[in-house]
Amino acid sequence: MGIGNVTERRLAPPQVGISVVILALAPDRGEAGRGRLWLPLVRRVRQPYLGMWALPGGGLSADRTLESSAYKALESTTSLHPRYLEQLYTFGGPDRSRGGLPMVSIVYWALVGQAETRDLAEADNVKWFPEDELPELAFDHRRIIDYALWRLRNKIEYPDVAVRLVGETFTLGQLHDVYEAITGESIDLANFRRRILASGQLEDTGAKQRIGRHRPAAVYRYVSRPADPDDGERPDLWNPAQWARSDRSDGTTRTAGERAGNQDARAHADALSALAR
Amino acid sequence: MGIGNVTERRLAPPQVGISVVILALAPDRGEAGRGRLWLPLVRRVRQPYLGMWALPGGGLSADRTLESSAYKALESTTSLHPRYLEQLYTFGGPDRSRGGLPMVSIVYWALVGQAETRDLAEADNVKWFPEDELPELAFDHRRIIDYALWRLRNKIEYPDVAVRLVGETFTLGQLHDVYEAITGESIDLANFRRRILASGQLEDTGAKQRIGRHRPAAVYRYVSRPADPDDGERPDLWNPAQWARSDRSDGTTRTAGERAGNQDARAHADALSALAR
DNA sequence: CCAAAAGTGTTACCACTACACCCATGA
DNA sequence: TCATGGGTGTAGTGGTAACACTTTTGG
Repeated sequence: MGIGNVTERRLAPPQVGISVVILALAPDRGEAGRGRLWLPLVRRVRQPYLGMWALPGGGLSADRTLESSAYKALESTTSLHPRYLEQLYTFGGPDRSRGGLPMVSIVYWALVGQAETRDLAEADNVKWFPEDELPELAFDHRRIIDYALWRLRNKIEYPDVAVRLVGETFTLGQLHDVYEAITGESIDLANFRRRILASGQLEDTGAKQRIGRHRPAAVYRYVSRPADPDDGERPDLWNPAQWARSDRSDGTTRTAGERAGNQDARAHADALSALAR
Repeated sequence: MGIGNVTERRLAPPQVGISVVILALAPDRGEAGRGRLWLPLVRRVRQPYLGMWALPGGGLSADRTLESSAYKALESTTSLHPRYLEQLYTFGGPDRSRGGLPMVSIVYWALVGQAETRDLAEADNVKWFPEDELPELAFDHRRIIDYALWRLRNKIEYPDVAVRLVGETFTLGQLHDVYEAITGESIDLANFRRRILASGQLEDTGAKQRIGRHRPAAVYRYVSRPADPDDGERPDLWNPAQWARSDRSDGTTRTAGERAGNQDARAHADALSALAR
């Protein structure tokens, strides 16, 4: 691709790997503690950083997409099958290079539901850690995790993200707990319920679930496609036709928040300005 | 790029490059045509795709950050100095690999103001193209550009992005035109004015500028830091301390838009689901 | 005075917050 | 019956869209 446009270049090829930050909620919901976020780490069996904990990862292969490379790396190191996997950022730079070789990590982040959590066979070299009690980490993986958590907290506004952290089905109370766990704020349950239902992304399964000894709650399921015929396809990174100018066919109006900007956008912009003169 | 034979393919490191999508407004504002977006391309001087147009790009070096590699690649191919540079996405996958080698492109996108536009010495092998009249492009650069444009249109809600496309100083009318050019929608000027001023990101320079033969307009400047002492530092990708949970110290409440999610988040999520089962 | 862009005021609407309230259930 | 979480109603608030309106300039 862009390589070869520049005549002067004759550099040693960089080392490239894929790493994944997997996030999940603590398995239990209940009295004990509000759910914390946990993530699995693997112990390094090679130099450098031998014996230290690191993000699961792997290499690229020519016949896979980056996503499926990430997926496979995850599977082969932890047996987990995330339902949400998104490219987070690509890290590089002088502080990462070893022996004059640029070291590049393409980092994905993944969310797994509580049910899938069991898939992870904890072993000597794979272990869950709570987000706020991480061991010392290899490379700059600590920084990467912090960034992933920050992204999660700034992205939690989108219903689909939170939904991946609970199971396939869930009550609004459970989902509410997830939101509170992630944002760290307390959220009015009544308003939360209305908002989330109004988004049209949830579907009542008809089932009821009794959590404690109280009134049973309705069980919902996430539906990505609300029964809303007139809003166009959402863009798909692999389907360029969908990136065409859309004109908001869903008829919604833009609100202040959309315009004011989320931290996400700012972080990158500011990061640049701090650096590129 | 027929590097590597079949046997070494498995172990051969992937080829990694950096490419940049640079966006700018057409130099003229006036009656003629509403500003369109233009971008510079460079003509390839090597196989493959020899003679075709491609995104400016270059390689990585071990002693630079990815951003500064992008910045430098841009400078050396086009002499442009963008004031906005942000990592867009990293592309890879089987459709990109050549000769069994994974080919990865870390793509940045950049915005340059109309003033800086002159820095680009148009030559045989560097040329501006309007966004909607692109030539046939090398590799999958067309797709990348489409993605960058889509990102731009979905990020234009943030005042800082639009501001990079006009000059250092500008009238509200000019800024308004930029918004309309990018979104393709017509925006009520009166409301636009109020919103943008209310954001606190603009500062009246005191100067007046007469565009046509009409009433002169106030000239504004973008200020990233509103005189607003109690809202914390914005996160900086290179300063992990700032990723800490922030609790919205600026006292604003979240609005529907922030919660409902922008297309940005959806695109990635949907892309994944379309792929990773 | 006219045309055209700059800039202001006014109203109606709608999403959201806060909080009071009712419902269903097991003990 | 009580306690507890599930679930609903409703008044008030604040941001914004729509659009009418005033101001300033050159011709």
